[in-house]
Amino acid sequence: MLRNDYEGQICALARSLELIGERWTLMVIREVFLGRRRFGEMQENLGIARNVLSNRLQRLVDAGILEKRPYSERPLREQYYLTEMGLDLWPTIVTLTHWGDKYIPLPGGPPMILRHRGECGGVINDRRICERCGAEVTVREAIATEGPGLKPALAELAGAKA
Amino acid sequence: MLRNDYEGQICALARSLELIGERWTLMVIREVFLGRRRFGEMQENLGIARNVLSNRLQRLVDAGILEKRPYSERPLREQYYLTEMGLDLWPTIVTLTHWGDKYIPLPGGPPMILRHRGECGGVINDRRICERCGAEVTVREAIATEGPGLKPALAELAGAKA
DNA sequence: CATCTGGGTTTCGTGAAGCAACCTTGGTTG
DNA sequence: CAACCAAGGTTGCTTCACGAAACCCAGATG
Repeated sequence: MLRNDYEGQICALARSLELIGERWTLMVIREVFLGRRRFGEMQENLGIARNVLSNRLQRLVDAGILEKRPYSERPLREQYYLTEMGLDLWPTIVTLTHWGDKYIPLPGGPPMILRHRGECGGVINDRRICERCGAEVTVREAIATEGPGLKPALAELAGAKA
Repeated sequence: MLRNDYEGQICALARSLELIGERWTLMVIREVFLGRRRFGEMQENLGIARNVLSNRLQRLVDAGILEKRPYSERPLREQYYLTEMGLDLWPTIVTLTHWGDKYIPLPGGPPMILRHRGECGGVINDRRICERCGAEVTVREAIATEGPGLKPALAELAGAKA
């Protein structure tokens, strides 16, 4: 059998990757962080195969990372929410995103910048500390804002399609 | 073609995952962090198929995350080292490891604990800050030490084999 | 000269990813 | 009340990557 586990490894990294290390899984979690909670929405945004998305969502719900709640009975319509366990993946996503922006940069700069929500609005660094006020920022205190690299990247994407 | 890329995504997370998101890749990088630099060593430790390990190492070298240097000419023997780009993945590994220890704990506690190297010896938290002296710790100032969960986990592993 | 060691590559079977088509439940429209 | 639409999947098929084992090659070792 082809496995998604790392048998014989004791390290916590291996145990983490057994849950979120599969292709697409972290991207799906990012979608939920960005507020895209519906199946079709995620599918369209990611360009993921529907059966694979279905599989990933199911695994994430089983693992306790996502939770499925209806936003409408009759017709039954479901949405996926992050549990505490899922919200706690935010640091991982922040760190990886910073790494990507540093070493695989877009020509125009980062497409997204995390900021301290509300009054402060300071930039959040890869230790999740606000560069302006020094606060240790949590998920709920952060907000994703558009960075300088987004528009150029979108333009190029549109150009490549034509 | 089956891809390891996430076409059409602009986010840095996607770009990061294109480099280190494949199965085994992060585990290989962890091996190098732990000082296991030789092909056979990693292969044995991870229980990864040799062709897959070969593929991952090659990709990581191509991406600029690892560097291959001989530690002996005649006979030619190679070792893999982390570049700056590779060393900068340390925050990601730290964060994911903390997450795993929190949400998928071993009965005896974490098998490994990161500490501030040298005099201080304080525990490093998931913001890479030393809990004793408050320093912002970098890779080179950190050291992996045995945690309380290692021995029980090893014992159980040996028991499961018998 | 046979064997061993390190560091791979080759071959081959199985299973996951990708894609398209289909299904189900319940609106909505003419 | 028939036809159609939308959301949220599932099914079937093809292709490709993973896993295991065998093989290869250069140089050391007995």
